[in-house]
Amino acid sequence: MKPRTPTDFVILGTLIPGERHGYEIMRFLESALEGAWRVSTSQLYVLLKRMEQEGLVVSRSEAQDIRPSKRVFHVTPLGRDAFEAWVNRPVPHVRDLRMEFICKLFFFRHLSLPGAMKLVLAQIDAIEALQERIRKHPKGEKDAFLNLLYGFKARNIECLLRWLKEEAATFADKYSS
Amino acid sequence: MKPRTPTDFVILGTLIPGERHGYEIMRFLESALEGAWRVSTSQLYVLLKRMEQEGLVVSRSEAQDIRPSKRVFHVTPLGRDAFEAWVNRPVPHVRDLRMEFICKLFFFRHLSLPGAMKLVLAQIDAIEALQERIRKHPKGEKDAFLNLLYGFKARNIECLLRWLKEEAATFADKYSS
DNA sequence: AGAATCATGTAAGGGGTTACATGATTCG
DNA sequence: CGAATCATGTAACCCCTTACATGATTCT
Repeated sequence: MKPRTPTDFVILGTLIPGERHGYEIMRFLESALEGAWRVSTSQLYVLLKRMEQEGLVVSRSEAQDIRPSKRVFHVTPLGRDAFEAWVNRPVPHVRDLRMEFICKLFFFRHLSLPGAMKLVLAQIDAIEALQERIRKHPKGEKDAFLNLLYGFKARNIECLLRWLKEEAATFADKYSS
Repeated sequence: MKPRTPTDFVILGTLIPGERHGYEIMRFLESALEGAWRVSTSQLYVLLKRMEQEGLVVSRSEAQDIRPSKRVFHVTPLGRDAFEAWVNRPVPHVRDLRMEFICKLFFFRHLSLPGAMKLVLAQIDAIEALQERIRKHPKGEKDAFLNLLYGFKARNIECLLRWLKEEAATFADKYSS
């Protein structure tokens, strides 16, 4: 299984509750995720086609009298497994907290999935491991630029950890079955 | 003038002190920016070629007896102008602080450019404008996910502003002519 | 009358990646 | 003897974006 982009999983997630056609997926992402995850319409159809070739989704054509006919997609067991593996896996990089991790939390709530708290805790562990690696860098370095860079990283990681422990954990606790 | 990627400007910046060939640029970026900005070797040569077509740099071939011959690049006035405009312009998005903005500060120090403090202040203004837009979002919203999302953004921006005002400003103050 | 909605796509191009090719030299 | 350094590139592929095409319907 080759590595997939988060967009694939976001699309899979919107199909978990039941079948939908492309246009519906688009509108759902625009309204529910409001800027948390953007997919252009053209890219959406490209991805759906590729995901069907890879067996993550299947589609059937549905004729309509007035409107153009739709292609309705639903998730296969393979697709469902891929989504579940993704949604329970913490993101590896700090930069992915901003969007991808928050999207995962969205789906925990949207789909009433269990284990949101487990994910948050695993994510905290992952980020704390990164924090350790930054701490290893000597602080009283002669290179002022590197000090600035590591200062940024250290502060940022601290801030994100606080968010994870306070707001994300609260969210996971409240809004997940 | 079409919008360029930061990588273009980073390459231009390394050429400001004097001419260099591709391999030298590569090693400089690896050592001095240490992970703050990555360019793969293949991409570097592609970019240099395109930048020459666009008139930002010029190259001449330099034969060597033993080693393969080098192409030595230097910046044109056009390229210098483009770099200076870039380095003095605050980044428009929060996500660009992480790498691009820090790279700018690097060049202020590396090239002993004036105006680092001015950039930091302009950047603070730009980020504070974004902060205002986030503050406009109603807080006691019914949608728990949006609250989480905006909570994240608000906290993150706060943390970044603190870094800008404390560490980045100090750096700009100390290490710029 | 013009804009937005519904609905699905193709085409072109931009920016990036990894893998590969070449070929001598010097270091461990 | 094998690995790293020096030095420049090409090829294939990936993901994404914008622009464009179609064509009826409903809202303003």
